[in-house]
Amino acid sequence: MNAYPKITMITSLIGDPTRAAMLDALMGGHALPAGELAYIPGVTPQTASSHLSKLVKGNLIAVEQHGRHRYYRLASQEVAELMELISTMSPPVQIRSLRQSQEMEKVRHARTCYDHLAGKLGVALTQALITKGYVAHRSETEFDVTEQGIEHFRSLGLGLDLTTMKVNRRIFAKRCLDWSERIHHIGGFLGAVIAKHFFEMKWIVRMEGGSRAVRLTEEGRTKLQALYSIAMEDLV
Amino acid sequence: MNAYPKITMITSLIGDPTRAAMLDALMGGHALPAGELAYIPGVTPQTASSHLSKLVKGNLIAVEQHGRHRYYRLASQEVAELMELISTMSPPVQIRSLRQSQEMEKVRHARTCYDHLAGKLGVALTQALITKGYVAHRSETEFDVTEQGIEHFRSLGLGLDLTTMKVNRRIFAKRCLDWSERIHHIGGFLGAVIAKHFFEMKWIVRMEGGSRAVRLTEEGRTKLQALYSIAMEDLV
DNA sequence: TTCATATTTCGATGATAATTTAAATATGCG
DNA sequence: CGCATATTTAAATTATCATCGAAATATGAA
Repeated sequence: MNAYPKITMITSLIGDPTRAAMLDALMGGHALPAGELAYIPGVTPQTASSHLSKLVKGNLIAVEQHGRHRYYRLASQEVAELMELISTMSPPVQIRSLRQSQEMEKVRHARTCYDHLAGKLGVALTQALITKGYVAHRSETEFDVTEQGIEHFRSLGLGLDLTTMKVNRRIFAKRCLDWSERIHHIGGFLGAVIAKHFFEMKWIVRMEGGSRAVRLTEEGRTKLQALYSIAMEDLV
Repeated sequence: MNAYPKITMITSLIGDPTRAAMLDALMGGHALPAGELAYIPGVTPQTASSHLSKLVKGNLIAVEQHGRHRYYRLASQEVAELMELISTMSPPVQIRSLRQSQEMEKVRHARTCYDHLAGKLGVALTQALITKGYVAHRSETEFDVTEQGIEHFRSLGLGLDLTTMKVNRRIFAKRCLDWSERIHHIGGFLGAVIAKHFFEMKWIVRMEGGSRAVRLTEEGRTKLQALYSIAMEDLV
């Protein structure tokens, strides 16, 4: 039914460094106000506003107004997946300053990928869940949750609808390729629920500065060791 | 190990209309000389040369010199997949001329997608293979080839290594989402082998003008009807 | 060697789009 | 209401980059 797609619509939008930085910030999963989205790439609010309206028009992000603030978020999971895919194909940027290097280190160590955990933490957690027999590789692009896994997640109190899970014996647990580690980690619905739980339990907290980086708390460290035998050495 | 990826490298390259048209032409799977890649988007050889060198530097395409010609092709399967994915997310372009409309119609009717068949022909063929019981849905992203299917492809003389296929009972038959039909069709290794066979048998031929469109021959029509009960009405 | 073709390099031009300054709108607070 | 904050709109400036003409290089053919 459709005519030829105009792919430059999307790519030229992501192709601008300022807009790319904005989208990247929104990959953290949080909706951010226009002001913050101006500060992050280091442009004036006017410039940011211009970019944001273009991104909205191009259906890459969506707005929600709360009082005098306008909160922007990624328009869909699809957009996040596209960004992550492009990241895995993109060349690494060369590090110029110590400050930049430290920021990169944080992001690679642990971050959110739209709505689930990524970086070394995300990968280590995925590996641990496999080792413990809670999840297993299903296919090129999906994970399976095992019987033990269902029991385990129930005991954690994740609030998953276990009956639905049982019906088709399968959870939407997408394998998400990590650009920094080049290893798959758990994304999809399960990934989102796990990340949400980690935040609620205060095992991880977001780092200041509006980046995607997250920090493991003391409590989180203890729990990860106890539940999944993940030591801090695994995350270095 | 990697630092933060510079995603604007790729997206800004694809973001230019001229370069996008070049990449799209190369999605046909054929390597094309610089001259042709200037003619298709309608720019001078000088302009084309400038774009081509950028695309090479960005690892999106690769060159091969034959005499005084330089043949350009997509750098990898990955690039083709990225292009196709972006296409499914992109808005349709509005048709302005009859000429343009006819070209779009051809492309939607039958085309190559890097190395396999797409468009209505690709989708109809896939449906037929499923109906006949030769292939089956395996997962969200893959097809399975059945026992009958293995037998069928052998009888066609596709030159597939059947022993390897039997070992894991599974062929790398990727489900490729079609931007024009929004339905999956067979890609991956199997898709490439099928398309190659169709070309060799002269059931399909490439259309002139360097686009991705292909045309079904009289012979092809007869064969498709006989083998898969595909009538021309299915392709309208 | 000489000529024609394919392609690239260089330098200049021009168009597009990001950015900025200035001003407007809209919301919340006292 | 009056003022501060958050954000957008409009107009002007500037920077980037695609494009093209001119010239160079490289290969093949005569």
